Amino acid sequence: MTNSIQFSRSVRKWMNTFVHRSMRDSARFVKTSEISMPQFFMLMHLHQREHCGISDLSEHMDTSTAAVSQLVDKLVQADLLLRSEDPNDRRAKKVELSPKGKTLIEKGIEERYRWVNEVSNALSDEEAKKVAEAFEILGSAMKRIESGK
Amino acid sequence: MTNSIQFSRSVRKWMNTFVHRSMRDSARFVKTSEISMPQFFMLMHLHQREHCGISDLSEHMDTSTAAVSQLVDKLVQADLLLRSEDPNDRRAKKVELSPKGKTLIEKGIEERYRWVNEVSNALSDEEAKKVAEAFEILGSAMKRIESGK
DNA sequence: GCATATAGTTAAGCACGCTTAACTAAAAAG
DNA sequence: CTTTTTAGTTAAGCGTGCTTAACTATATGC
Repeated sequence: MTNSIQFSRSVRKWMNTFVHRSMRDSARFVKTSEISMPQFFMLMHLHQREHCGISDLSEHMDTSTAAVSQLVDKLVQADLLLRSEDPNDRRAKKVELSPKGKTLIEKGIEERYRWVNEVSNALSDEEAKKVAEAFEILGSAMKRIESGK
Repeated sequence: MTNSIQFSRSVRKWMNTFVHRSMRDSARFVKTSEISMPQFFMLMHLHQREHCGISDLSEHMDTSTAAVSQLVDKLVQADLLLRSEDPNDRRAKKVELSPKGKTLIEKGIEERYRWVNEVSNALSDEEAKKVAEAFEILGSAMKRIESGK
């Protein structure tokens, strides 16, 4: 609590540039691939969530279910998504990445991390260890928050 | 070098969720503001760069100068950008954030960090210190790379 | 079992950003 | 001084995603 100001300063500055870079890299990736920004956004979400219903996606993307339905349609036609019926509720659909979609999105992530690797290579062994530890801490803190909700 | 695998694992996992979240938060912010995603992208860039020419923006955004010119036009009309003549080269324009644009974008950044603050609050003092140190390390590594180019 | 709610689809219409192409104006090159 | 290059603007046309509204089909409540 008391050290949160000092904490913020160093964390924020780094994150600003990180987000800035990753936004730019994402935009570049989207342009070289045959997908649009909203499509990329959807694929990214499904890469994290494994599978989703249309309404879940609609909520996450903050658009109507109609819009999502149409977008999913295109991505299914492009063989980047799979859309199947939910056996428990036949109204609902289960949307997930196709193998092709998965490799595409992982390639995108890989590209985004080229820069992270550069930074990583600029670290001494000792520094890298400290950084790795910090991210472990952040990871478990994140879990605590999520489970606490 | 040898620890780069272990390094990657912890760093990447956290960054995936971080990027994922910041993408979602950015999208939300864009929707509540009266701007579009490309406009946000442009404003964000100018928040980092202070000022730019049209061609600079074109290169960064990977679009034609015509597109940039049109986009800038809208943002100037919305009073989010200022466009003035470069005194050294009267063909060129100097584009920068207006006060209104600056406060808007800073509000957006602030919102994105609400989650970071949550995580930060979930850390013990000792943990926070380690994390802050790690980001200092990353920050200086980043500088080394940039200056080395 | 009938009414209502929920999940998703389809179609029409609109706004937006992007591209190409033609253009103006200033700087650089010869 | 003339030619060419560079910086940016403008306009037409296109594709895309989004919204609203009407619709189908399954599930739930009384």
